[in-house]
Amino acid sequence: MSTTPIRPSDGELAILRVLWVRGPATVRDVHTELSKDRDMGYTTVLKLMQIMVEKGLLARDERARSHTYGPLQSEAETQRCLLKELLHKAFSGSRRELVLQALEAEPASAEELEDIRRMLKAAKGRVS
Amino acid sequence: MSTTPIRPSDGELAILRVLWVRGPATVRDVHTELSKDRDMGYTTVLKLMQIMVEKGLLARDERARSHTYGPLQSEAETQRCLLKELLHKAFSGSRRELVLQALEAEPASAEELEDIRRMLKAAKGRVS
DNA sequence: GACAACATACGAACCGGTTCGTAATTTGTC
DNA sequence: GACAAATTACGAACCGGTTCGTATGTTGTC
Repeated sequence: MSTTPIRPSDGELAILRVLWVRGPATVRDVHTELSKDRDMGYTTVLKLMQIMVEKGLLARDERARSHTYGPLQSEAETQRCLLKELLHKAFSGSRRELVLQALEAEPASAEELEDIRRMLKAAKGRVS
Repeated sequence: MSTTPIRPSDGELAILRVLWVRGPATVRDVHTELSKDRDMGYTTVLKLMQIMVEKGLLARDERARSHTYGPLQSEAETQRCLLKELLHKAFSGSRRELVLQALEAEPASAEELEDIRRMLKAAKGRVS
């Protein structure tokens, strides 16, 4: 991707999460999905998604009567963007501290730690 | 700590970071420190710190004419709080994914990975 | 074509966070 | 005591994000 990723707000992130799973979807689809958790009006979701198009977070296909919207940023890309922000705002850029606190935020199971360890090993092989 | 940690806003976090390093300090101290980066008025910092007292983020010592303020939450505690929030909002609770993207957000050096690996090993010994 | 159902568009209100101006108060100095 | 400097207190404006009501347009059915 050529442009730097856009940091979505909380509401926007909730919508993106639906679209990352479902792929392009209509406002109704997204609203139905989000209604399972929160309790929000249909036009609220609509408005939010319209704004997201303006911001360049979503692409809109207007060919059908019910427009379909698709994400313009990948999940991983967005996650890295948010993580990077938190890394600098709250951890003075220390990834070590961030990972440490991530593990201690909630008690980690042995499997989880093993899983992460394996992943770390793989990352090591990839170092420049 | 008995109460659940309070999630600070961005501005509040900037102030907390100063206090975590310096320990209890006056508004002037904090303002001077923050002015190195951002450009903000003295009363802006004052107001923010007053609100933080109301919220329970800071304790105020009014004995001296210049009140001194101290943090009521530890840095680690606050970091975990923010991390936990991001973990659920953007990673569906998967710490594995979070750590993975943390490593890929910016290229990691071999030392950094080794450092984290060591830390992970220590965490493993601590598992319940 | 009339009607119901559903879609988009958009303005308005609201909210938490941020910023700052100004007033009131205290302190130190001459 | 009078003045200048520093401090606290506080209201007001503003901003991005969120929520929703309402208007308007489209579609399908009888």
